[in-house]
Amino acid sequence: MKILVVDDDPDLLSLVCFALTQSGFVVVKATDVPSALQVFAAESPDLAILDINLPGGSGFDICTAIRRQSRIPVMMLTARGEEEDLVRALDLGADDYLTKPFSPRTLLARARALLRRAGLETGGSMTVGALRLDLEAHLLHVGEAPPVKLTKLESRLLQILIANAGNVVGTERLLTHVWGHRGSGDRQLLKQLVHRLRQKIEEDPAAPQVLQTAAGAGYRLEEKG
Amino acid sequence: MKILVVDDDPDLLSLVCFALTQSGFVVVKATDVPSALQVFAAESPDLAILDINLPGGSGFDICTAIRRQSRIPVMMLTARGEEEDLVRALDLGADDYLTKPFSPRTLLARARALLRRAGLETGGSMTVGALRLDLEAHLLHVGEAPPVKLTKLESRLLQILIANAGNVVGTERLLTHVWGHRGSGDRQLLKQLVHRLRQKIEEDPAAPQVLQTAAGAGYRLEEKG
DNA sequence: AGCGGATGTTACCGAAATGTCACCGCCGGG
DNA sequence: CCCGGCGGTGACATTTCGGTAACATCCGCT
Repeated sequence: MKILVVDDDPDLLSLVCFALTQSGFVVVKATDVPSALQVFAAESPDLAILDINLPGGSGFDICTAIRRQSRIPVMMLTARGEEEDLVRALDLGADDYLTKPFSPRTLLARARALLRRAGLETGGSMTVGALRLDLEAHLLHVGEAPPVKLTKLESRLLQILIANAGNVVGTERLLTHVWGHRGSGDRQLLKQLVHRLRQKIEEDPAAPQVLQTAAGAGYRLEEKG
Repeated sequence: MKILVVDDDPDLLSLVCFALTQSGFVVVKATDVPSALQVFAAESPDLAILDINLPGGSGFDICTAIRRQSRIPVMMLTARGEEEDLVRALDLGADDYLTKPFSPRTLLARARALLRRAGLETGGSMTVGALRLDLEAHLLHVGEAPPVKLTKLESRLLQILIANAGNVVGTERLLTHVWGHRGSGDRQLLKQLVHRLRQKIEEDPAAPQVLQTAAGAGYRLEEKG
């Protein structure tokens, strides 16, 4: 599930992206109107979250452009008290709006509701490169090949790795995400899980191409197509 | 198709009821929490539309009560800016929300979408491959053979499986769909129900061809004819 | 009340998932 | 050069999970 987030405030943008990524969404971002349109065309997101005040135009322009070619749900971010803005947003075809400031929890809930309403809710499936992880079925599709069956823990591990594809995810974060606050500090658990997962998804488990080790830090999922 | 509407504002209530009635729905109403629960029990509506602010309690209480015994779609009405409210509503198992003020047209569209999603707007039967499930009569037709009688729970289970034929449906989703928010987490119920259903519909219940297990995840209905 | 089917509970088995332990090899710092 | 930490690996123990059966309850109906 891919979400386009457009905002020119770097703090807000990274907060929003972090929250969405943590929840297993793939996020693509932009900070101005032209690049937003370009990213939209290139990435075909399933949902767009647009700030209204942007350099070089407004979120309305993006919304209009999106609506010309797509019916994906659009959520607008408005400053408090800008009633006319939100009326205009809804007129332009936006599906929901959020008044700043808002909590990440609220954002998540609304985003999910929008996707559900649009019938796009997958129960969760995430993609990176040629990998597609189905969180509900615990299946990993690799290109056209028959899907690989994963266990619960394996798919949780892949979930956070895919959500952070291309970046190293620290050992502690992995432990917490997969096992919760138990097992915190137990590297052995992670060692074994990584080992078992590699047996399933790596061509040559002894020379990992996908699930790579970041010595002394954690692991990283290679994000090439 | 029967819809329960709960709101203490008589103007809004009559507006909503008028719109729904015009569209061919049967509407039952209530203006406070106790009578809402009573009406719910007496009328078994297919959809509930609940205001949050009510005399004698809140829409949350109704939602919780409904979810304890049913999984019908619930739509909550929130005042603008009550972000926390709607997060809580969705947490409690509400399926959608609408921010006041809203247009009757929007309400209709959302209500229809919810009913469609719940598979309730089919006046009759669902089909996949050689299977045809009659939701009214709780009968399952397999090809030309004489129909199999199903119990209420069995047909609910088949309903969601058929609606997602070919895809794995997660254990939690099955539990929620069949038993409502109760029974959540009780895998044994599902085990037994699947077992009993297989006895009825599988050629060789020990080697299921139709209702297949997705280990560690859920079950899947084979969708070929 | 009494009946019969539907549903919920408990228990057991074998298989798969997960956790634990022991040992290997690598590498950098005394 | 040896030591100790770290990651990888395999073997084995423990736990969880799904299938099954037997039995207990519940529920609607006469």
